[in-house]
Amino acid sequence: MAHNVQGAFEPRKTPVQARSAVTVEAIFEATIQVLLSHGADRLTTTRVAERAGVSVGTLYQYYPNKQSLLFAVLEDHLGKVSAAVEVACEHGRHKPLAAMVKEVAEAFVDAKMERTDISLALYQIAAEVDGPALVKRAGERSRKALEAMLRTAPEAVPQLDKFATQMMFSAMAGTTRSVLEAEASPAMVRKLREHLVLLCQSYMAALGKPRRYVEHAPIQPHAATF
Amino acid sequence: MAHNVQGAFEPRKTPVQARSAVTVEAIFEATIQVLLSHGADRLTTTRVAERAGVSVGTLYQYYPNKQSLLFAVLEDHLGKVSAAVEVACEHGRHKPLAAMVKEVAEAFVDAKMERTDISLALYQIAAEVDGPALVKRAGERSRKALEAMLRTAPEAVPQLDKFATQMMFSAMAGTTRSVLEAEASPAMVRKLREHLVLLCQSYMAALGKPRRYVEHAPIQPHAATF
DNA sequence: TGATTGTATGAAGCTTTCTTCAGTTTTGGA
DNA sequence: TCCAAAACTGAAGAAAGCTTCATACAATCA
Repeated sequence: MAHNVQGAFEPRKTPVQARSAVTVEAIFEATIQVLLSHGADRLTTTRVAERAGVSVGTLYQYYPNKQSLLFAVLEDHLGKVSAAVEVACEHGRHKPLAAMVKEVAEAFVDAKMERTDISLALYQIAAEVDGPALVKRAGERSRKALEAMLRTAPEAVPQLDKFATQMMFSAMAGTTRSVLEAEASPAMVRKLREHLVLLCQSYMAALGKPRRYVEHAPIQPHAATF
Repeated sequence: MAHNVQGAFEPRKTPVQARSAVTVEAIFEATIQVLLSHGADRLTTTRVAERAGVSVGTLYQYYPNKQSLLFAVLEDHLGKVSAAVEVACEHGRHKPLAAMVKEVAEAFVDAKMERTDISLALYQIAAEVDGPALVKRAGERSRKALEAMLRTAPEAVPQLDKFATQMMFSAMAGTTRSVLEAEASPAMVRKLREHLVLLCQSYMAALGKPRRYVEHAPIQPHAATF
């Protein structure tokens, strides 16, 4: 049969003929476009179908419900980015620390910027149901690759642990998002690449040092809650 | 009259008596709770009212529509965080660069962690209609304060500009979010504070150096798109 | 106390959206 | 050419949510 074992999120039917593959692709793209032009809360299955040039019924032939549609788009994107990071991490093994970091940071930015429309559209649904879970899983995947790579560095990084790599990865994600949401010009993106490399490199270097960076500054009593 | 000039988002009516002030507060809190327990897409005005212990009608007496409710909660939180950053920036002026950065980074984390429930709940609506605009404005407010403070540093930071401060701020936001979404334990939060200071300090220090950090690493040909 | 203004109620109208399914069209192999 | 499987259609059922408003209760003050 053409049915998958469906966890209520898997595609209902797998395309067999060529035309349906085209249809599925069209629905996929339409989802992103509707997300961008109308926003997540005004994305309806009918609108997506309309934009894709098919009827709603067709959409439901491949996606059991609206959620699964968004789920699929998000999963696809996260998968691609994670893969890019993993490849970069593989590629960076055993190089000098600075080179490693450069490799990964640039790969990350490039992966995110390849389809800025998709990246931007997905921020909207990353916070919705099941979004956070997916994002978390993808982040963990990248984080592991990152940590594994960093452990092969010739330089010793005593404070390198799960938390530190998490830190670095979330800094990459955060800064990239910020630039994306500012409607980044190509010049901006270039600058992001540079500065992100700098940021991560200097953080790693700082972790390499035995103790904290600056403690000699006068300790300030400061309001803990405000 | 008790009506504001309403841009369709401002509260409809301003509480006069004490009991209505209580009501408004209850609705406000209920919004956050529903957001956390049911998610943004299953947040309904009826549910919020129910949780607040009032009727829907009452809710609509103070908020012209559902949007304005979410808007208000988001705006309040962003305002508090921005204010905390501004205070820290004021407080940090003319201190050594490292001390400044420490001041601000810690203030940011503290502000975000004061009500983790609110911070977490709001990530869901920050991506919805008008959310990004609000977030952007708040971010810009913090960024300006940050840049102004940094310009009073005794150390020269040649590369300090709008972009660099943006970079630093989004790194703060990104890492903090990551920790929040990982259901941070107090220990984690402490570590975040430490590492965020480290991250920002080392970035600033790196910006202070005349040229890029490490260029002597062999230049890798690397796939630009994957 | 009586009048006025403030506050609360919640059933019901209206709209929007999701999803189905009976029927039609298209495809590709026999 | 013919037909079974694959794709597609879109009207309509069903559910859910937003918002209003006529009504009722509460507070304040002359």
